[in-house]
Amino acid sequence: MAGEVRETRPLRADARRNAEQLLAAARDVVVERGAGAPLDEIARRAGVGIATLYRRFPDRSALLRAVVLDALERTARAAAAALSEETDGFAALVRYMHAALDARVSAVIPLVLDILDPADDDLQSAREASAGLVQRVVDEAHADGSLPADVTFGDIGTLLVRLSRPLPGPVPPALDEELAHRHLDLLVEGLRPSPGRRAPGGPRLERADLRGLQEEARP
Amino acid sequence: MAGEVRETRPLRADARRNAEQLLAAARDVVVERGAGAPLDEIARRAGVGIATLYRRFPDRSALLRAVVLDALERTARAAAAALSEETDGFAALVRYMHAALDARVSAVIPLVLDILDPADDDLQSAREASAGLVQRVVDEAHADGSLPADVTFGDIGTLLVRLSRPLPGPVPPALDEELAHRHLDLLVEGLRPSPGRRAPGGPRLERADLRGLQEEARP
DNA sequence: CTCCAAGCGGAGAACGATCCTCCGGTTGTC
DNA sequence: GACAACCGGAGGATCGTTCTCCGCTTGGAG
Repeated sequence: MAGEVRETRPLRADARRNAEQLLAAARDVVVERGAGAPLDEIARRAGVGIATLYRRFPDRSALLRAVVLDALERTARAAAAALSEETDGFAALVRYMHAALDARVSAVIPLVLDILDPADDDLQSAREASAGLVQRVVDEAHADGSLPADVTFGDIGTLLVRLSRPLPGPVPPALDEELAHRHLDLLVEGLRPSPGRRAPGGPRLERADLRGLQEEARP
Repeated sequence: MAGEVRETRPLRADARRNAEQLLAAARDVVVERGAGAPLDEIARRAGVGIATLYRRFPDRSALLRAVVLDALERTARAAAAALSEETDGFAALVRYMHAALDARVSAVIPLVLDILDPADDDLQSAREASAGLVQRVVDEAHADGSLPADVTFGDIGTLLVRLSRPLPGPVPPALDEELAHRHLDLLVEGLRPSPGRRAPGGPRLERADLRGLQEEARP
């Protein structure tokens, strides 16, 4: 599991289980309520006392850091699997996108990333590794001709954010998840090259542009 | 302007201007931070003292009610314009969707609707009028054959919610808006009927299903 | 131009939510 | 079976939000 606080003697079995549940609960609650979500609620959702949360993660940013590391690791794994197990570039992209959706990964990262220390080496390298693999998925689909050149890395990333965030309002989680995949299905048909396809307007953001936005936002 | 608090003597010019700015600010802030957003921030964003907000809207729900009425009115107008000024059903749908995006309308409604009094007649009829017009836009595109039958009213509505919400993280508002329209362009290509098109999986939600969700959520 | 009712802004007390520690009790592991 | 590791939850400290009160400003009628 990513983002362990210390690498001392292994945790007792129950403690390790609790830490995992905390991480999962933190991911869900942050996705639903933002980076400032009450820690009490995370603990409750994990089925654990608030003290256990503080024992494992000394403060909010330690917890969020662990959540992000875990998320980045999951995206990276999904991208690597898509690259190695699919032959068609477009199929790999679609597979990656569905997997990213399942991991609720794209929703949590932008919510949390600007709270964390940008100089943190572990974070930077996890980010680099993950983004690099996704870039390769996109590049191979471009090379293939199976993804139009006017659909960029930035589009894939930001579209995943839109699809990953839960819908506001009274939508039960199970339905929400089904709908997200359905909407991805619909969208994917629009990404496919086809004879009468109209090019999208607006900015074609590349990976560097996204990075640039983030650096700009830090004074 | 929709949702006026009272219909007494007309407000002084500056007061009216302030009320409009408050409504716009409330819409934006609620979209960004949810229905519980601090009222101070709304006042600040409107360039107005907090007392002015309370003077015009006695409490949070009065303000939110006005925001929702305004939003519903805008969607209705957009749908009516699309119906009357476009001949092709698909073109009308696309036009409606872009207009709805501009009005940030779909984002605000689900965030706020479950806080308001479901027995409020003005709300109910505005809701009915607005949803009815959008339903007609969808129906005509279906009748046309220009929108596949497996794309439902619920899809259009929930997709608009996804596209309308601002992206989390350091995305400047202007860029965010451009991106939303770009993503709608991409999506729309997937909604268009085409020879090799794959049908989407998942639940086909109709208008009644959405209504049903909301009623379920009220105990 | 004058005047005043209508409107305004912002300070700050009251309130509620969240944080985070402390300690008596429970449980995994050797 | 014993003990170290771990747990839960109560509650004081802290922080953010709400909403009122009052002295100042301003639009617009005459």
